[in-house]
Amino acid sequence: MDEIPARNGEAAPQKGTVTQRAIDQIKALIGEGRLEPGERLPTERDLAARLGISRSSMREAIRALTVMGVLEARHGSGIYVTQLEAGDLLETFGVVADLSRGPRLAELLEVRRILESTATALAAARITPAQLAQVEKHLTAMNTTDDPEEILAHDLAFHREITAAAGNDSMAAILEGLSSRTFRARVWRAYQEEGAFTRTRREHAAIHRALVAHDPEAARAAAAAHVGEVEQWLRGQAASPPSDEHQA
Amino acid sequence: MDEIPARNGEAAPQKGTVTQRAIDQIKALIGEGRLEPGERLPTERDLAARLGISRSSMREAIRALTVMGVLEARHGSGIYVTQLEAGDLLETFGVVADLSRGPRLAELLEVRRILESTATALAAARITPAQLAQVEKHLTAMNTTDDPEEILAHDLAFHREITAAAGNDSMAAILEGLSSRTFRARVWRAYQEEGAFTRTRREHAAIHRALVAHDPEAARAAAAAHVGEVEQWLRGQAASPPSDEHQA
DNA sequence: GCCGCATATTTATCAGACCACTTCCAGGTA
DNA sequence: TACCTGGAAGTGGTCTGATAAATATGCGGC
Repeated sequence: MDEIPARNGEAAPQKGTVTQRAIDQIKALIGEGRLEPGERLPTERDLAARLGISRSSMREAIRALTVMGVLEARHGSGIYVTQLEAGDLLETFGVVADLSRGPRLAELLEVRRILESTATALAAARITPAQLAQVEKHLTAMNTTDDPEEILAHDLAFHREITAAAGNDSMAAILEGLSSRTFRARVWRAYQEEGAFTRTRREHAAIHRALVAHDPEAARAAAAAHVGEVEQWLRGQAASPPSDEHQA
Repeated sequence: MDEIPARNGEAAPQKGTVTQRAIDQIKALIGEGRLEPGERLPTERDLAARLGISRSSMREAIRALTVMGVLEARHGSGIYVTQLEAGDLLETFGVVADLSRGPRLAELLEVRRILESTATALAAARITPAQLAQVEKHLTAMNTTDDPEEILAHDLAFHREITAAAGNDSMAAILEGLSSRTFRARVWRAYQEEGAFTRTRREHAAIHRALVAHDPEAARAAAAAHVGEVEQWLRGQAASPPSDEHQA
């Protein structure tokens, strides 16, 4: 990394909080390519001194960029720029899903339906035998157990394998966030009580069949129908009053 | 908000950093509905005392949740839970787009193509005369000026109006984030490639025509082609070496 | 009833200290 | 020579206390 111009004295621009400015400056350094993925930053103390702010403020800036998945702090070692991979950066997407309620849940599910149907279609065209084997593994595992936790885990893995086969890591990361564990668990809990279990199994089978046949359009339709089922159910739930702490 | 159990003495769980724990706990409070949107939190000092950590650590946690769009700190007033609207929470999506390079940029553009084509199709079915008038306003404004900055602004607004008309705020927020960097790339393209302006104009006209006709499928095709143009150009750029600081 | 000002509250920032963990190298050992 | 071991230096993690800046509140005066 090049040297950061140490702001010796001179009139301060003074817009926004100093922490926000620090966040923007570090972000800019990465955006301009002056900080490469994996590269180590100067120490907190150095950075604070160079930007003319206290270490506390600099730490807040670093923490902010850390939760965004841009930086990674290793205790005793230093602060590093992450590989800036889709998974790191879009991790906060899961937080959004977790905190969303009511109508927004339905909106996010609609986004998921659109993306997942396309991803499944792409997967149908590109999936390799090895990947298909993985998909089948989770499919059978899902159908041979009664433990809800295990079913949920294999359900997630089933869709994850498929989206991974689509070849778009960013899309996979977004879908991962939209299918976060708590998100699904919330929806699932009540949903499967209505005997939708066998229907889900049938839908999964349809998706699998389309993948085996390498039929993108069939895959798209099957995936859209699968997510659409939950979506419609959720929209219906939103109208009726909630039963527990996770209201609609 | 209810009282937070003050952890008097007792063995500390001690997993992860105290700041991360604080972040999770506040997030959980909101997730469980014990903190409502718009509600004011206790003071930094109170929160720190209740969770048994220092004010510095608590401030880092608050800052992290602030940049995520979950909390909002007002100097001299207090800390409040945001309305948790899609725009607030998905703002970081723009950061992702800004920091993405090379192949990932193409991936994100593919996501945008999928979502925007669907959003435009939805808009074609639902758009109101008033909304359509707004779209037309930006369309004509875009075609009657030569200032690149102004063109860019109206171009953004053009698409924003359309995605808003689709009726899915979450999708609109995601597309908003996926657009900033993208549009800059297109401006760059306009600088280099001759005839890109007229082609863009023709594509916009096609989208507008589909909206007026309330023809979802035509709208979908036009939007997909529009974004696809940029997408293809970008994939081509990725192959050849970059020329300036905004490399592919 | 309404306005203006002093005061209290609260966030923003700074400074300095100590602890926990990692890294690295000098010195000893086999 | 090769290995390992121990400690010192470096660095992030946390805490404490203090000051500045912005906001909220309540009181007195009109």
